[in-house]
Amino acid sequence: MIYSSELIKGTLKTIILKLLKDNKRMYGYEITQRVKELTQDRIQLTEGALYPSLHALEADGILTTETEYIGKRVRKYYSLSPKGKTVTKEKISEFADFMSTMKFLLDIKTDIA
Amino acid sequence: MIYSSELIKGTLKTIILKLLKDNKRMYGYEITQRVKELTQDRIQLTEGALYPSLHALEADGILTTETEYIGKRVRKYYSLSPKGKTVTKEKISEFADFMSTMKFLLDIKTDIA
DNA sequence: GTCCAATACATAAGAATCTGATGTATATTT
DNA sequence: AAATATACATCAGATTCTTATGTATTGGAC
Repeated sequence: MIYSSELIKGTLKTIILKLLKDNKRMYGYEITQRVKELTQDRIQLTEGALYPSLHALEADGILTTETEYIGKRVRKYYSLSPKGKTVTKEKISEFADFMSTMKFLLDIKTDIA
Repeated sequence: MIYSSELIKGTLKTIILKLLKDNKRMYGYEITQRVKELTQDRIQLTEGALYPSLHALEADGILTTETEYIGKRVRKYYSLSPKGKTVTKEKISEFADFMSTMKFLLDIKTDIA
């Protein structure tokens, strides 16, 4: 199963931040591959969504970057800033809370008929 | 806690369908109130998001409508069509699967450093 | 008996964010 | 030599949400 795209909307930044929390630094392409691998192809981040998100997080002071060259090919590593570490904790905790609310909402039976 | 709007994106239709699955028929305003109540104000659907979604689901043949008058005030009741019942099961099961993937993704530790 | 809040629908401009395509370039595998 | 993988980036168009606006009825407060 590959999830319909609308489901993934709104979770991209949380996913990025969580990966960076566990891995200190990662580059964009690596993030797409890691997510694909960890979810057994269920979540496939597109570059058109990923790169603008990374740029936005950097512009917000949540991520910092270091550019390196592997041979002649450029690689841009992203890391959490101190602010980013705080934001990450908040985001993950908010998401966990949201999931439990949704779980309740989608399991509930209120039919009295 | 009121969830940041981006989290709710993509879940609106699933929520609507689940409520209609359990309640046979509901009208728009009732849906907003029920969700607010069930989530203790954590999820507050806005009318600007809800009505267009209901219209889209109707246009897709997923919902059927009946208009009734309560006094002089109109009420539009929505119900699942046969197709809608199938779609609802799929959506809920997809969402459940997605939640378990996200749970895994956000709990995982892959830091080897 | 008047006014405010709640009920109940709807639309629309603008914002945000994603898809899918396109572009550039290097490195590796076949 | 060619195809695939790595690695970045941008952009038009689509989708979907927010916020505001609009119309109208009903119920409760004072």
